[in-house]
Amino acid sequence: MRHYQEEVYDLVKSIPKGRVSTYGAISNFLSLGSARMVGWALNQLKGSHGIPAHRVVNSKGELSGSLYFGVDPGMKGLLEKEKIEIKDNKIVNFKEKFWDPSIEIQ
DNA sequence: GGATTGACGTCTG
DNA sequence: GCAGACGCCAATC
Repeated sequence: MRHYQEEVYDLVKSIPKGRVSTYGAISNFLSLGSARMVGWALNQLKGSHGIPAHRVVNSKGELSGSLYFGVDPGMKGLLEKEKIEIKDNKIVNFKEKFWDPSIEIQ
């Protein structure tokens, strides 16, 4: 433990503001082999590490781990702050907000 | 050291 | 399109 997390963190931090990514895209890009690894890495953040984990959602574009961000800012609130519209705990126009690391990385 | 769980994903029915 | 099952790797119980 110590390597794949770093890659995940760096990638998440590399997500542009106003954009979101998915566990599947990250796991695929990092060749982790399992989207759960991404979830694990983010779970170890425990809520504060400077990692905008709120920009990472599942393949359905829904805020799966919104409960882990704490009630103060709220994952939804953070995303709305990024000009990302949230509807029923899901990202509106998710397809447009989606940021693919393997394509738009640079 | 085996069994369970976990911010997920994909396939099949 | 929705529901259930399997897979996947790592950490925890």
